[in-house]
Amino acid sequence: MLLVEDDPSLGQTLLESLSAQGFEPHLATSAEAAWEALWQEPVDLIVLDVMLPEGEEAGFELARGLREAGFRQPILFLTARESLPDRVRGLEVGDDYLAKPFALAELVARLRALARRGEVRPRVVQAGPLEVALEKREVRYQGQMIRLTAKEYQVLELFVINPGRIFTREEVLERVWGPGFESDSNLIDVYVKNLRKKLYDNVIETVRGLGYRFAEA
Amino acid sequence: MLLVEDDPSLGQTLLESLSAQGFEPHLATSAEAAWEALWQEPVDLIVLDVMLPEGEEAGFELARGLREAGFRQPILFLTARESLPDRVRGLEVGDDYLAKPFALAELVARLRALARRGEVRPRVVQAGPLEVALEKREVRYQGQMIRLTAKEYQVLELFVINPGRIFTREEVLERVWGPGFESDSNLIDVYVKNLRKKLYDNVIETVRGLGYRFAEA
DNA sequence: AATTGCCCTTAGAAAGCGCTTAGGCTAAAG
DNA sequence: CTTTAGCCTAAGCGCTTTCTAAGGGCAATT
Repeated sequence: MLLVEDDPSLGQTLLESLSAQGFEPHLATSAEAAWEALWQEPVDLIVLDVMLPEGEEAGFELARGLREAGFRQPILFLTARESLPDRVRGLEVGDDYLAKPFALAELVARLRALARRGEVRPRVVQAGPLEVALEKREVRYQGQMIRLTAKEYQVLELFVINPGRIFTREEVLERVWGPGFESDSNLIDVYVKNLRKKLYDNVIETVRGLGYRFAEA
Repeated sequence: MLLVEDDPSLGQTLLESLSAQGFEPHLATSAEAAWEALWQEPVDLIVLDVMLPEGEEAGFELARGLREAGFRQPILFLTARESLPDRVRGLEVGDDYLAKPFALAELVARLRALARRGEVRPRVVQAGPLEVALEKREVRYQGQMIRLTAKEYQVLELFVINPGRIFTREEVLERVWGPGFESDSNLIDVYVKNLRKKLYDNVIETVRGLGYRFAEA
């Protein structure tokens, strides 16, 4: 999710609140910054302040530009202006409209409604010849499907979602098997071994004395 | 478009105005009438008054019932109540919310936004030799009609409408049998088995440890 | 070079999970 | 009233997954 808001304090508040609600917001403080952010990575949903440093109605213009460029994901406008023509305009260019001041609960509810409706782009992580489709729980190696067991997949997913991060065996146990699971066997070693075998590759790197990590691209 | 509104004068006004704006509204004056109208012919969009002859919140209940029955098209609520909890609730069950009194221009703008976004659900889903006609509740395999029982059809429809998505047994129970249905038997397994037998094909894929899903094209 | 710890590998027991079949119960149809 | 069809439960089987344990190998340290 991309949040475009030039008021720093409001931006920061929203950033935190939306994170707490399970969104993954990125903050841009101008129309220009928003364009850049959109090049960086895919965005499924935009929350857009109408008034931006670029001008009184820069938000509307940004949205129009995005639509022309082929952007199809939902856009919700935030604005202080509540006149009818403004509201109609917001709904024509974007998908929803919310006037300041607003209750956080309503913003969240509207965003959920949009996200539910809008096709959420399936997340796929790629690392060399390895592709992991998170929603489908599918793993491919050079395009070919790899069959993993439930636990194998969970372990791989943990590493793939956190590339470069080192996990101790205890951490893996806790996050995949859940807290309260006790084992003094070499369970994780065995799973890593099986994954390496199935994935033809040492995508999972050993950090001697510490644990394992997923090698970055 | 289906318009559910019990106030005759408002209903008539809206009927005319919306027709003039290019919609094709049908009017139902109660929740019951709405159910009937939905059986008559496909509906792409519903405008729903919250307060109906059936009760203070009959609109919310109708919407929930529709969603449970698999209705996926956008729903916009109309209501006199404007408290925050009501608004949030409206957005959770439906897709948009408008408080009376409202300007016609805003209603039209919101409806346009919904209609633009609302992918019209396909009336017929095809997957290989299998065809499912959602309105008629008919299933064909290589053009030949397959007789399914009511529950069998509901289970199949759930999968077919959400291709690729994995459903746990609990989710299937909740969405087909309704919440509050308890069973620790292997009911879903049995239904999947019967469907597979009738459809000569493993259109329903097992995801071991999780549930089932409809194989994508 | 020997030692010590850490990691890898393998094999097998135990449990879990899904598939299948059979049968009882209820409601509708004849 | 009898028969049929649909819905649900339960139990057995076979395969897969999961986990443990033991031994061998490799790397760092002494």
